Amino acid sequence: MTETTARHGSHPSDHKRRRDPEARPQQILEAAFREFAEHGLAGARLDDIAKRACVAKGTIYLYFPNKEALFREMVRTTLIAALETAEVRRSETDHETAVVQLRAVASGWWSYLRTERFQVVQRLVMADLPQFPDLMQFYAEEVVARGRRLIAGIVSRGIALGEFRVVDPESAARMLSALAMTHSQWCSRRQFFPALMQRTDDEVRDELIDFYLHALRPGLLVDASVSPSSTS
Amino acid sequence: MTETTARHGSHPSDHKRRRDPEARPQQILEAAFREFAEHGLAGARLDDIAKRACVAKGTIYLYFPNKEALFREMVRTTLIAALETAEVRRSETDHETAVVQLRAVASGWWSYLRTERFQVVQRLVMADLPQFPDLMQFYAEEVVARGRRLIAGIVSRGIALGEFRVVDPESAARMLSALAMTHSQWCSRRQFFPALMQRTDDEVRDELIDFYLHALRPGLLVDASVSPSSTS
DNA sequence: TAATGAACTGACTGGTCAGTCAGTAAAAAT
DNA sequence: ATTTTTACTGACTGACCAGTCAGTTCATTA
Repeated sequence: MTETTARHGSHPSDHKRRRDPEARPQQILEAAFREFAEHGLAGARLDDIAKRACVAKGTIYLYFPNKEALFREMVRTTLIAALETAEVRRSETDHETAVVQLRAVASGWWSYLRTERFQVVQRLVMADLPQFPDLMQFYAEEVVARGRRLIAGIVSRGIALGEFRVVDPESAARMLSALAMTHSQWCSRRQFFPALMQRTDDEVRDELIDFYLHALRPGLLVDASVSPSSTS
Repeated sequence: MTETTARHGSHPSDHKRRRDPEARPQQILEAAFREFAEHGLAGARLDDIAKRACVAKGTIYLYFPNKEALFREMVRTTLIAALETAEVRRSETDHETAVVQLRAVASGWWSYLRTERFQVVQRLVMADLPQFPDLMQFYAEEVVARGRRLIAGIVSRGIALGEFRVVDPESAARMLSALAMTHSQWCSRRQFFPALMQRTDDEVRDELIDFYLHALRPGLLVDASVSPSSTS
């Protein structure tokens, strides 16, 4: 017994232990985010997550029952954190034209889509989330549907104001989502898309919003004197 | 020795062995496709692939040096096979208006995007292809860029004919890709998108093409007598 | 009819890694 | 000063699975 005891004699460095137990889950979650982001659910090793969090592997199991639970919790908190980043200036711009408001909100949304956090989630959603239908549900409702409602509201207003042609607002919102989400992904893999190499994120955003606004222009412009498109 | 020999006495069933050695690689590749589709690169087990191909695990290694090579080859042949499905009636419709032609080609492209094969590749591209930059390259060039060139060509023609407003054709093609690819993905996960539940694939396709054509309408319609929009 | 070799088999090996647990360290309670 | 509690550690175990290889089967050749 004394023999076994001796083994655990010295700890390597100046680990200030028990610095703040409350901080541990966050710390582990953050490390997990990095590892899962790089290697996906199956590829990430708990040893690496522990190392990254400056914690022993056993410690992870004090806070999370298993790898899967850790993954779930990591996705959940990442989604929530990401949603907070996405806070949009809708109410601030409610006095503006729908076009201006849509530009403002779409820009905010675009910034969110361009964050690393969102891009990582996006990849995990595609790769590993089919195994977790409830998380998929959460994602679909809280991220996708939420953004869509926001846009749909503005489109409705634009239609009422005569700024946009009459379309199904839900459907129109879906179109913007599709344009923005896909372009954001492509921007993250610029190397493979020559055309995007010579455009900044902001240029891509403007290109995409302009295109979108064109699709929503009212059909018949009897007065041809001034075009309503406002690109400089 | 005789003892060890005895172990391998009987094979389970009426396996007609050596039915046609040339067919083996295809057979294995097909099984691999199924397993990789369901579980991704890391999650798929060689034992299961073997079982599915009605072949012993060792046999796989007669044709492919390792799991990774099998995966690579599977993706390669799937991409090629999928591309063949995508053969489009462009030349057949070269005498038509650009709008008609775009509708025809986009429909063909849409059918391709809706195949299971493409959807599977799509998932693998997101999940596992970052590990294989050369396959990613192949995908970007042969699938993405190819489709894009096709559309860009038609858009150019439409601009020349005055059917479309003046836009960057490459960029316009990218917009259609974005709309179509994303909507196809969402159609594959209909459960999570209430609005899509009550639409068929074809309806989604039409919605999307109509929206797209609106974005390409020439800017100023001085003659307001007849609207060019064709939604019923 | 026997010998040869191509096609195939599946038990086995070795490495990897999620999850465990006996033990340590420091703070709090007694 | 001693006990108890809380927070943490990291060596170890057992399952799993990619990859191997000794051995089997069958068609073809000699």
